[in-house]
Amino acid sequence: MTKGEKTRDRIFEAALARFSSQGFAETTMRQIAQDAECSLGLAYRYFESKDAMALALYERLVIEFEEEVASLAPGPLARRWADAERADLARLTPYRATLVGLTSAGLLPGSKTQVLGETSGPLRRRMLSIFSRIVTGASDAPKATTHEPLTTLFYATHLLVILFWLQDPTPGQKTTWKLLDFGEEILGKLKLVLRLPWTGALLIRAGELLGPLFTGEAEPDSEAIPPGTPPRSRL
Amino acid sequence: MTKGEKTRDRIFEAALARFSSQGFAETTMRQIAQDAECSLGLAYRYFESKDAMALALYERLVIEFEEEVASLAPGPLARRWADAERADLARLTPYRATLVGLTSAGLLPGSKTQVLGETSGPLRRRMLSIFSRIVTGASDAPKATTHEPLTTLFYATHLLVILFWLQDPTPGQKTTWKLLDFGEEILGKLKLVLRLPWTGALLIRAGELLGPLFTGEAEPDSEAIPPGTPPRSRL
DNA sequence: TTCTTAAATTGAACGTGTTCACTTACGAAT
DNA sequence: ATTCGTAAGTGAACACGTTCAATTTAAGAA
Repeated sequence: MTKGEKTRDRIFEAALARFSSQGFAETTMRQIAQDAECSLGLAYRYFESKDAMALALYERLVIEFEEEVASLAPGPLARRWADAERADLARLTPYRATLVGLTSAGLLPGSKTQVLGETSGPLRRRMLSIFSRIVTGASDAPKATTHEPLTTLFYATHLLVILFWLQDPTPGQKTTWKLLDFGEEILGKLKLVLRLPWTGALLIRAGELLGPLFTGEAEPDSEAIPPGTPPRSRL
Repeated sequence: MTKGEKTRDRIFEAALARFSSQGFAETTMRQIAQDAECSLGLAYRYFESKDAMALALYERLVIEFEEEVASLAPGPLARRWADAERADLARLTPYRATLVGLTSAGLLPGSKTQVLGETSGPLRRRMLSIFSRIVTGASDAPKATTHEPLTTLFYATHLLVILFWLQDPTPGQKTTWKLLDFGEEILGKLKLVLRLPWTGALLIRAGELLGPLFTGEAEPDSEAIPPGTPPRSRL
């Protein structure tokens, strides 16, 4: 561990401590530098921005999520999915205040920390493989052709769960937890519906729509198309 | 129209022009003031913050949405819903760059422009009544007991559509439009499923979960509950 | 007209995230 | 031991959103 790495850690830990004690927005880069006993500029040597610190935290948490899912007990898909989400939320809870700051930055186009941006591509693919394991490891895993779209939809849902959880104003984010229970129930019932032939096709279509956005195969937003001219699509 | 109102309008129009030509984040309050030929401080007399300007735009757009939905042709629910969303997106398109700035601010807790915050409560209730009209005006409107949860779910979906549309990197936000077509198709098919007795109960449960968050009946986030202690709920 | 009072307006100042030209520390090659 | 190059570290400076005490303008009452 070089001297630089040690300094980076010191800065990172100082940042996390401040974030969780007084929130992300309320924490100053100057405070972090002071806590880490270094100059303001040095913090920017190791972290491109304040947002990047929250992103670094998120990366660490993704790795933990990976391990948690790997050690998930086999069982029906609905339970595996809900347990994974519940475990994730439980582990994320201490960092909620910090992660809230990430969201607002993660939705800003052009930001380095943009959720669907290029920078976070590897992180997204990593998350996709995590959810893929949730599907393939289920005792009632559906036929292989639906694995990929299911994975995509699970990841999309996961983004929504996190977003909702961060916004949930109820004490202890109670509503989010109830929503997970509800989702588990629905997903269990959906199993029967999914046996029908045409539902599989729907699943695949949905996956084809969303998948490219996550894997990064989608073309970037072209400025060539003038705004104000929405496509006249009507099935 | 008093002198102040005229000044406010001048500032607002200057802001909108800058927002749509160079984006929200890239526009400076000093630029707006200069364009409106007034001092920096005066802009803050009429708009609490830069975000408030985007919010004022959003309020204006909600009113337009209201009129658009009112003049919506009667027909099946699926089509009414999809047409309403399509009309909204089409109208919002010129302001996409501006509204992107609102999102990131709208998801920041404590912000005046928070989506689920107290300030935007009247706006949310207004949106709910709009979606209520979409449901009640449908030729195949379901029984009255499901109107309220349906309205709630439609509004929740609308928030998602807007969020997705703002993030959609495909040219012309093509994916969002395809997703609306897809949603219309699903919703049409769902009509048959909704005839089943237990689905109505599910709908109502979902509405009970989400409704309070929109209408503002939910208790605010209590600091009394220490973080890190998620409820052990497991149906 | 003059006085009074509220509305309208100003711009300097603050704290923020971020940048950058600069300095210092240190290990390896000469 | 000296040199040299890279890594590590500094802090003043910038532009930004925002605040506020102060000043000017305008309109109605006397």
